[in-house]
Amino acid sequence: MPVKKKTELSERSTASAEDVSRHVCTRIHDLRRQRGWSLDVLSQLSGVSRSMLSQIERNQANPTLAVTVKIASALGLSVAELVEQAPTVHNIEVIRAEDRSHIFRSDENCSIRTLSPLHLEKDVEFYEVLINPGGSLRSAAHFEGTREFLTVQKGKVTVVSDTETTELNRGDSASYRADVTHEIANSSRTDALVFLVVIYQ
Amino acid sequence: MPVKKKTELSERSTASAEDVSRHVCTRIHDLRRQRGWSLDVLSQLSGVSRSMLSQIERNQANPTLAVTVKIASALGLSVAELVEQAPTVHNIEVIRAEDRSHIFRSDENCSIRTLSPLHLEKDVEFYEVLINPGGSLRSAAHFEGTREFLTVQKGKVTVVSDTETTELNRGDSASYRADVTHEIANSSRTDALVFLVVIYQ
DNA sequence: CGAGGATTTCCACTATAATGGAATTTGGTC
DNA sequence: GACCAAATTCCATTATAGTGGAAATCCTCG
Repeated sequence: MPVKKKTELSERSTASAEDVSRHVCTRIHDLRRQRGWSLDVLSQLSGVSRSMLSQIERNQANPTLAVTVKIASALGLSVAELVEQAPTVHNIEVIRAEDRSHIFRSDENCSIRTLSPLHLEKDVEFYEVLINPGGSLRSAAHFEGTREFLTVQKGKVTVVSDTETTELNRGDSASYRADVTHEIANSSRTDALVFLVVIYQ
Repeated sequence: MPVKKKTELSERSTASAEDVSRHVCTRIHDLRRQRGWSLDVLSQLSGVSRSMLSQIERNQANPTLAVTVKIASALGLSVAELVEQAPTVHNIEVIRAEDRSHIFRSDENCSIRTLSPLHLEKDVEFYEVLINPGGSLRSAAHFEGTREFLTVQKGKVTVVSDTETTELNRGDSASYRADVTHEIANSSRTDALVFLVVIYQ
């Protein structure tokens, strides 16, 4: 097997490898912030120290594979999903149906995926919400002036905003104040699939 | 956000994280051996030292993410593909069409994928071979007694075994001695797709 | 079986990942 | 602006990832 000169190769691949590594570490920061977690929360969920996480996120340290696995796991992702690069900015940004790295929150009866690029400090977010039969998504009041828009793609849901309630069937849409306690409940026997837009301010 | 007790969590996720990490490292060993590379070759291709590679493959060290990227890159894989676990043994083992982690060898005119589980020390291997127009797969003599069986799924190929030559069209199959120099050449204008079984001894 | 080359492992050393706790910064409230 | 609590960063220390070269092991061939 012909092998190229060591210096060339190691220099080239070193630079590239570090770029990938750096990108992953920055991504950890974004994913943590997106979930609204402090370093301390991620530390406790992952078993990696606050300080190490801080250094990793600022690209002052290069996590071992084991630590990378711990962090990915705490974020609810496989390493593959964490490392899969959504790299340079494109005209068109695609999120594949099977891409789980955009899962925002997930529990036994409700799973939320961001469909808008997850750059923070934006005043609008687009989500896909999947709710099991009987499940619901309860939210405390968001910032003053926040509104939510939703459309029901599958199943039947009950929306509550403060003291008002309405029933939505497949194809129905609604918008409501989200700066009060509000809830989206699946009132059907099947899974409910809802697309949700949140607008802040 | 409710957070479980630190000790429980870190213990559980530590064990699991190390399992994943260990599995990846063992996999590096398998993939290297499968390509017939020595530690030195992989070292030069990746820019990671022989010693480190040796330790990693024997699970005596835990590579950093940057080093993992270097190794994956040298093996022609993305980190995602390297880490994607083909874990515990199942009754049915599946290799998806798009799974590039089973690529055995690839150059500008020929790409070889293993279709049999890549446990070494077996006496039979199953490959998918894709040859560009005008390309060919030349092989030196294998072990005494080795034979190859192939079937042409697409295109037209010329098979040479030592001094004999034959022309195969789509749907044709052939078997021939592989313990002499032999060659599979694409003699058509389109890509040729060949399935190949190699039997040692 | 012994010699010689290739491959792998061992060893001493250096660089840095990882930790815990203290110091600093940040953000919100009076 | 001063104060407080939460979050993040800094710092000293320990554990270990990573390196180069020497020793050991493995093959192959006469």
